[in-house]
Amino acid sequence: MNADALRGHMEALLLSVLEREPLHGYAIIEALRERSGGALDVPTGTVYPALRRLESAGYLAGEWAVSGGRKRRTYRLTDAGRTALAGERSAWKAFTSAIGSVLDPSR
Amino acid sequence: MNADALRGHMEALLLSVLEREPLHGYAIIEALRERSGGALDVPTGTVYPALRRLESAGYLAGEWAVSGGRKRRTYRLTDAGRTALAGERSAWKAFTSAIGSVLDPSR
DNA sequence: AGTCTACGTATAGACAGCCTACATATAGGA
DNA sequence: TCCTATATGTAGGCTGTCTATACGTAGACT
Repeated sequence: MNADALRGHMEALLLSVLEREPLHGYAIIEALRERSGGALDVPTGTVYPALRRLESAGYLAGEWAVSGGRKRRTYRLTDAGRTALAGERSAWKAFTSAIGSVLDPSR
Repeated sequence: MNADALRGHMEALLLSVLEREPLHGYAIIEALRERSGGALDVPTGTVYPALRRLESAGYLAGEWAVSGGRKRRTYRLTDAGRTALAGERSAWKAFTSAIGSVLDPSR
């Protein structure tokens, strides 16, 4: 997976993976890897800053917890985050449609 | 169309639009706009450097021509460019599949 | 003649997000 | 003790896209 290709889609991925249930950063990385069948292996240096950005934007709410002696920062989707996710999904459709219409070899 | 989203896909777009016939930069921009139904309106500051990159990589061959008193640099796809385009197409499929599998709300 | 728009190529510098590499720390098994 | 998995985070680099600008021709309109 080309690194540049992810640009601008990371936020949609994070919001989407948090739609079902709140997760902490490490679990989010695993969820992305599992859901994509191993194609998405996102480094921590990408995820943690992105989560902070989304929190600052009001799309996520983070909270510290302790589980088995380890500190975790668990993020949940806010209402604004849900709205943003819907927007990201339609943007994704428009994006793939636009690129696809050019890349399609049949035309 | 978010600018960051284009990152890493520009080269595929350029190669694809040149698959049928050689075109010059200005015509490429128009072709992208038309093929995408207006969704892709790429500025010259993006296209011209990208064309030079692809030429340097050996995927395009550029040639100066004069038409109606105007200088044009026409680019055609090389054999290596065709191979690269095929690779870009399969990369695009893998990319949309990976992102789609995460973004799909049904899972 | 002067102005405007479309055509056509190109560069400089700003911007931003993803990356690598590193730092820190606990738990548990070999 | 050492290694791996778990867990969060930052600093700095990289690079491709963008905005803004520059240059120039052709043709239409006033």
